[in-house]
Amino acid sequence: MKKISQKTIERGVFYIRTLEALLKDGQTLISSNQLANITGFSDAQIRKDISSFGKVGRPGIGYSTAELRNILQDFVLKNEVVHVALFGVGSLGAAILKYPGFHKDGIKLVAAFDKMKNKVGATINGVKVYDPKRAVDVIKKTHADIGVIAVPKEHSQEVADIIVLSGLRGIVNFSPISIAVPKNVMVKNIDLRVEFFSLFCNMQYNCGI
Amino acid sequence: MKKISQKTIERGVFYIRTLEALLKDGQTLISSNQLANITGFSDAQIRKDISSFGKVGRPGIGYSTAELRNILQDFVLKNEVVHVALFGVGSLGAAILKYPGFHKDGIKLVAAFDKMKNKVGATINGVKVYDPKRAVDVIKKTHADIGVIAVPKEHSQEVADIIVLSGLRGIVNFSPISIAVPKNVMVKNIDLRVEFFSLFCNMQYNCGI
DNA sequence: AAAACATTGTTAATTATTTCACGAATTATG
DNA sequence: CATAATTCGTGAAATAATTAACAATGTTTT
Ligand SMILES: NC(=O)c1ccc[n+]([C@@H]2O[C@H](COP(=O)([O-])OP(=O)(O)OC[C@H]3O[C@@H](n4cnc5c(N)ncnc54)[C@H](O)[C@@H]3O)[C@@H](O)[C@H]2O)c1
Ligand SMILES: NC(=O)c1ccc[n+]([C@@H]2O[C@H](COP(=O)([O-])OP(=O)(O)OC[C@H]3O[C@@H](n4cnc5c(N)ncnc54)[C@H](O)[C@@H]3O)[C@@H](O)[C@H]2O)c1
Repeated sequence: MKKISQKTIERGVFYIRTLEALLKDGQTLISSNQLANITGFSDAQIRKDISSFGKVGRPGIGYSTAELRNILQDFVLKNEVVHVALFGVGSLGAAILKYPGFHKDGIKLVAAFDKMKNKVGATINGVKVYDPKRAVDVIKKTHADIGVIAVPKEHSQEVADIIVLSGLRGIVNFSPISIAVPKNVMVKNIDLRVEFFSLFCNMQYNCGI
Repeated sequence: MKKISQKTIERGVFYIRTLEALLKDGQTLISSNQLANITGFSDAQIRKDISSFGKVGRPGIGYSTAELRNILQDFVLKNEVVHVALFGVGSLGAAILKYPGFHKDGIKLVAAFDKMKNKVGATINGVKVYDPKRAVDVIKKTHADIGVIAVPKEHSQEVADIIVLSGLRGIVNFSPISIAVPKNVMVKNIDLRVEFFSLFCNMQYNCGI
């Protein structure tokens, strides 16, 4: 079987959310061209991406919205649910905990950790907040897959170390600092400052000159 | 002058934050190799990126941390501050408003908007919350550069339309739905579900098989 | 001051990604 | 039924991005 690139996978997940919106509207068929108009990717790109998952569409017709969604979802999730452990129940962490959108589809927050004594023991939206000292244990017991870092940057590396020690192989890092991890651990950095700056710069640079 | 790619710009912003951390630690020199170890990009990549901004380093020595930071920062920001207007003061929006990290460096939240009457009129962290009906006016008056969408997805398109109408050319969209905008408007989508799923999938797929 | 070492900037080679273009499949229409 | 109109899947062509390699330059050591 062909190797499926990281980029194809990322776009694939993006297609899933679009297909779900279409399904909700009752649209049973979708062409690569329509999907292109909605998502902003090119139709050729979309066809090529989809083709790496098999022959899903019908020439002259398009793709069955539901079938395509299922095939992509199956590949990405294999009928599983992604279990997430959150570090740092501050304003960002609390927003993530409170967000009801995850629960519906494939993402389950299984545990939260915070250093502050007055936060430990609380249950937010069904998720218990633990002392980070118990993290290794709790993460193993709750079968977490991914760790989220939402602590102040001074503590990010220490949290990253705990996450790695617990055996997790994926981290989403919201703190504005690079963390060092073994190279079999994947890290996704989400840094709003980086997003704002690079967007601003690209706006000026690409449109202006 | 050479065209600088979007990717180079994105990495450039990433380098800036690393250089700032190094400066704080009193490190006055940095080599592409060290920067590579910290950021995870290759040293060749880093040298190539930096070279598009001019001859900054000294062979045999490395880069002056401060000088490199300044050159990158100048290019990205041109001594300006990015002015941001936020739509939706819910849990995510409030986290962004309360975050003190932006104010320090180059990002200024200039206005917030929320539909709920009881939120309008409040001032959070020095930023006033307005009725979205006044958005076009307020955005012009406050010289916003970028709009942030942090409203429920059902309202995202209507907010996007307001942002475009106000003359902004950059949008950061946190809602899990694609928005339609004229093609001279740049959109950055930040969708946590996409991040979690694609990370999960890449973890399994790249390490497993 | 020569030899050994470190590190940049840059060109060339390599690899990855996107776009193009068209045959094949399918439906609709006159 | 033949012709027009869609639309997929895909190999080939074109672009873009990354990595490798190394000459040039500067430092340190002996
Ligand atoms: N809020 C935002 O909009 C925003 C934007 C960009 C980046 N960030 C980054 O996200 C991170 C969190 O931001 P925030 O605004 O939620 O901060 P916050 O200060 O509101 O919350 C941080 C929480 O982490 C907890 N914590 C500290 N050390 C810990 C440890 N070792 N283990 C577990 N918990 C620990 C603290 O007790 C606190 O509750 C920061 O790194 C920040 O720079 C936030
Ligand atoms: N909280 C999270 O962790 C998280 C994670 C992923 C995605 N998101 C997305 O981010 C967005 C915001 O999430 P949230 O958790 O803050 O939601 P929220 O419900 O807490 O807040 C949404 C806010 O938007 C306001 N609003 C609604 N329509 C508006 C309009 N037309 N103009 C201005 N304001 C309007 C509401 O009054 C409310 O205050 C949603 O689209 C959500 O799907 C949130």
